[in-house]
Amino acid sequence: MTTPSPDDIAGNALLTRLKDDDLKRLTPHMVVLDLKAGDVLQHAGDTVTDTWFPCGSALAAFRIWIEDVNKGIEVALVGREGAVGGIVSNGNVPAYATSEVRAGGRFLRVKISTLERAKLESIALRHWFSRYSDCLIAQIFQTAACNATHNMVQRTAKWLLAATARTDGCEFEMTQEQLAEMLGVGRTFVTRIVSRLREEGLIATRRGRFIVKDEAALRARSCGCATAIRDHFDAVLHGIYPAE
Amino acid sequence: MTTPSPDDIAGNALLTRLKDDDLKRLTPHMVVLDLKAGDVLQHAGDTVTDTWFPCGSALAAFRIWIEDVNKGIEVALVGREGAVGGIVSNGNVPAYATSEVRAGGRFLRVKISTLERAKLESIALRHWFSRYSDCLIAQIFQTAACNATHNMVQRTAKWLLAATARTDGCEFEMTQEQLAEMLGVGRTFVTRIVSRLREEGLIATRRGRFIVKDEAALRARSCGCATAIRDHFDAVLHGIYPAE
DNA sequence: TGGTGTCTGTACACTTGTGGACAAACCGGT
DNA sequence: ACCGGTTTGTCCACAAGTGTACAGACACCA
Repeated sequence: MTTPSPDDIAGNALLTRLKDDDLKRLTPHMVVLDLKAGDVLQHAGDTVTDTWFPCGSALAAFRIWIEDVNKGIEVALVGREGAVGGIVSNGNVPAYATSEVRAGGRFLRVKISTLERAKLESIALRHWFSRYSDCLIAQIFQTAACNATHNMVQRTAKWLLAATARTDGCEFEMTQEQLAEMLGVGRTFVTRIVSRLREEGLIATRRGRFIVKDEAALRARSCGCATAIRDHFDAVLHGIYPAE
Repeated sequence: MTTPSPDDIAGNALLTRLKDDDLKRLTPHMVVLDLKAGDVLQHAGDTVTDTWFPCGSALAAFRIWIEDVNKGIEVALVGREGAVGGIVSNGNVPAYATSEVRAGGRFLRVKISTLERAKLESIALRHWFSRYSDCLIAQIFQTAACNATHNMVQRTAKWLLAATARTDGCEFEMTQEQLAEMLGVGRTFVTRIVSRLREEGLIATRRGRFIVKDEAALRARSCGCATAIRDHFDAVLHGIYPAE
């Protein structure tokens, strides 16, 4: 039940946006958690009661479970630019998506009731959170359209870009099997795509690990979706989207 | 600049949720519009200043423009169960999606500033709108995952179900060309799928028109996504989703 | 009634993605 | 250095979706 340090707060760009007096409405009620990849923040169907802020290179993901194929498709990534939990609904409803940790690290957790009280008291706080929720919905909009149009090479490249943008460095843990499930395609097909990207020198791989070697070329190989999302973040929350 | 009649209000299920005193905060500022299919409510990039409530069998859609293929993919349908414009963001940001009229009919328009003032004054109003925005995001979540996993027969069936659910009767205007663009696939492929559904007796078609003949069978042919979305509406906004 | 433009149907050659089977490579533990 | 489980690579037959070209059908208008 430790209170977050100034460094923890600085690790999340949305919190960093807040003025000190708004921050003081939240930080005394925050819990610091160190979570690892695969930990579940909230299960679909559970009532939403908390909000989590990923710090540093911690990374969360929303997944939608598709019954008939027994796969959980990843629909959005949330890193240090944002937060997870009740962002749109303000809580007290069943979570539609499962949110889980994709890259382990530090998370700050606060009760939605605390956040809601703070939003009622502060226009600025309300302002930033509603702007962030607009960016979150933009990301999901774009993903929905992207999934309907772009091929797997483009979408794989896009996923790698989105993931590296939100972590420090250009390397992260992930098996091809996991990546395939995120994207909703067969593992062998992902292997074929990854081999191709590696042959082209855009990425390198180790067992259970990806390394982005040439981010510009990877962006050229991907669809414009990652860039479109980043541009909306810039328009609405100038400078919040992590550099790549 | 006519004020909406009680019948107009009754035509939208979200407004019908509101108590009289909450409704009175909005109706005096509402504009009644009769729009036709293809009319644009807001262009992507324009600042969001208004909210529209579809009435009766009027139907709006969010579309995301994908540059590299020159197609506008449809990401969500909004009928009399909801509203379009600043639902999530509370306005004053550039719209990420274009919203346009898919089935002509009556719309009620109100300034976001009016809606925001009313939300500050009334807990109940805030409650219903944040619950509705949760349902809207659920719909987009599901669409994103659906587009990544389900085949075109299933998605076409799902689209037909979602459209008929929100209109009176089981018939609506739409060319196969338009449907193909909504879904982001080639026209000839849609024709093949439509022919199949027709041979199976699930639908009938006329030039520029679809008629659902056997809704239960169409649901069986579609993926579970339409049903999953409806269930979330029921859980969060009990009874708001239109009957089929 | 015939003409016109839009909408729909069909054929075809091609690319993308699927799913199972199995071999090879990796890496941590002892 | 070897073992064993996980991860990755490759092959293959098949299904799904693409895009062009062109023919036919429909609705409307004159």
